[in-house]
Amino acid sequence: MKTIQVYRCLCDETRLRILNLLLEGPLCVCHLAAVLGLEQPKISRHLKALKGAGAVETERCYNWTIYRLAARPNAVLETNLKCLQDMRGEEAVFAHDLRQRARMFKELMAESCCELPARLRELCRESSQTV
Amino acid sequence: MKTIQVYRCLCDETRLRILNLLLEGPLCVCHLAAVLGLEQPKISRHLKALKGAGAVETERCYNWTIYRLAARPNAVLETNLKCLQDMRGEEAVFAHDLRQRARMFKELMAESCCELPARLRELCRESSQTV
DNA sequence: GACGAATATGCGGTTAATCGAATATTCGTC
DNA sequence: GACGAATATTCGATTAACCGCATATTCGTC
Repeated sequence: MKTIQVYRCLCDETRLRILNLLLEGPLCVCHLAAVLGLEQPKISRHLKALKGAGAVETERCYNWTIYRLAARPNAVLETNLKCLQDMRGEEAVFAHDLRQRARMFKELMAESCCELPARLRELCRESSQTV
Repeated sequence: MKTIQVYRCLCDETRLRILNLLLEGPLCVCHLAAVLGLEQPKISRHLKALKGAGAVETERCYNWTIYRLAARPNAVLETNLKCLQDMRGEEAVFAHDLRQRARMFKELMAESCCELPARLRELCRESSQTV
């Protein structure tokens, strides 16, 4: 049952925190790890689980892998992403992560050393239309 | 995080099947077990998990324990119960269980040997108003 | 093709979930 | 208070999830 796989994804705090961040826009692994304050291998493994359940999609950008929410999530997933968005206020972790993200994103955008910021900016523009 | 506990509940097929049945109305343990074709201790254990997550409530009726959906489920749970209802058509198990339930319920109602049928009928009438 | 940054995977250990089978509890009846 | 029906719990075993740590892979640069 595909649905169960989705629920299995959602019953881990780290994965919920990742989804919470991706609701704001795409991010690559290293920035997810930095924002969440967790080890990179841990993030990678959770991202793999999320991808396996069809929750996220990836795109290579040089040696970064950019993760974003799936463009066509199944019904259950879509519903729960909306739930997550509504729930942000009630959970301090989510709010905290979003603040961290905002700060880190600002820094990243200020750097013009590589092409990642440009691509992320593009993706953000796209996703803010669909979400 | 309370939400995670809810998701943990939802990522087991047996529990989803139980919730699917309870969406139609309250049932006691032995009938749940019979309809699902599973052992009674297994059902009891899953019901305990559901109760722990605030998904179901109980009521004693002689030596039966009647289980029903929680009157005030939290937001995430409520949303996913609606999802479950929408999803019934797509999952053969759910449809099959509902047919089994209908048949068994009809038989049970025909019996006038005990007070269980009467109470169940009452509860069904109530719940069909709220749901 | 060697190097470094970013990402992914393998491995061993620990904890949590689930199960079947047996047993305990609860409650009404006699 | 003994009995039986319905339900709940305990036990040991198996499986799955998660983690930290180390290592492998990928890809662009020099």
